[in-house]
Amino acid sequence: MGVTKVPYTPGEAAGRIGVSIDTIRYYEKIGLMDGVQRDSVGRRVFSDHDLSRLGLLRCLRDSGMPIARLRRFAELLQGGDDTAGQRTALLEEHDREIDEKVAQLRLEQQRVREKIAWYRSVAEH
Amino acid sequence: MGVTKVPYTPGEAAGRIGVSIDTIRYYEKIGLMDGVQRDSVGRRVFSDHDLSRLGLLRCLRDSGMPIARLRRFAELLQGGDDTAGQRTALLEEHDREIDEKVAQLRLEQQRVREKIAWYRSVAEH
DNA sequence: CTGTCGGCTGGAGCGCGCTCCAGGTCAATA
DNA sequence: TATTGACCTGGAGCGCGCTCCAGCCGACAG
Repeated sequence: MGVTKVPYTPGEAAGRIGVSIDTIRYYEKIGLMDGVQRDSVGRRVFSDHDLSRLGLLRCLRDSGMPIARLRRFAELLQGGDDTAGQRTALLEEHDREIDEKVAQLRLEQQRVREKIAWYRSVAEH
Repeated sequence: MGVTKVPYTPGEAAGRIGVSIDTIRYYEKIGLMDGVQRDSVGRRVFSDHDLSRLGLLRCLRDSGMPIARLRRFAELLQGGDDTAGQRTALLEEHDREIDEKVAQLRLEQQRVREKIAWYRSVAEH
């Protein structure tokens, strides 16, 4: 059975999620990561829960959600169980936005491929 | 048979491609749109060729190509027929990058959907 | 003849999302 | 004991891709 290491240092957290410590601090500053514990000398101590929260935020960010929206989502997370519906709604909308972005990229890709094909047809005289 | 209107004012060009005039001027400034003609009092006159060039640049930009790379492409366009191979190669690489971006977005979307499913499963007790 | 409009230039400014820095505290190591 | 290293804070700075601005010009409408 795997041992679950509960607390993580900022460096470990950053390494596991794949962000810089500066980014973590920035996220805390702007209210995306409220409630992270501190040790006796003021250093952050990340729980597994904090890590998965950070990971989800990063995933949303990486898939194009702007910080303002991320803040809204983080607020809902703080807001307890009765915000679950709103959290779901927000994620569903993001899901649709990803679909749209992919569709748009595919259209643009289509055009790029047409241009490639055209260059090829010109090349072969 | 459709009449092809050859010259376009900056405003028309902007409207057709869906960018602002400022963006057009910016693109010219940084070397993406060399060779656009001017009328007797210095106003830009866009040909159909200019328009399609601008449209392609925008398409590349919208699909995530950074300005530096766009500059490289624009250079190749200026470089005449013997750069066709390099242009094709550049577009092919961009095509692959779009594939990668889409794949990445789909992974992130997967995770978002798992989270939605999780919220749902919690909601129904 | 006088607006108003669309365009021109060079250069400043902006919004986003970090990223870096100075100056400090503590713990463990040589 | 001295040094190193990880972390802390507040705040400045940055890279990207535009976007806006002041001040100007020339054409055309009323």
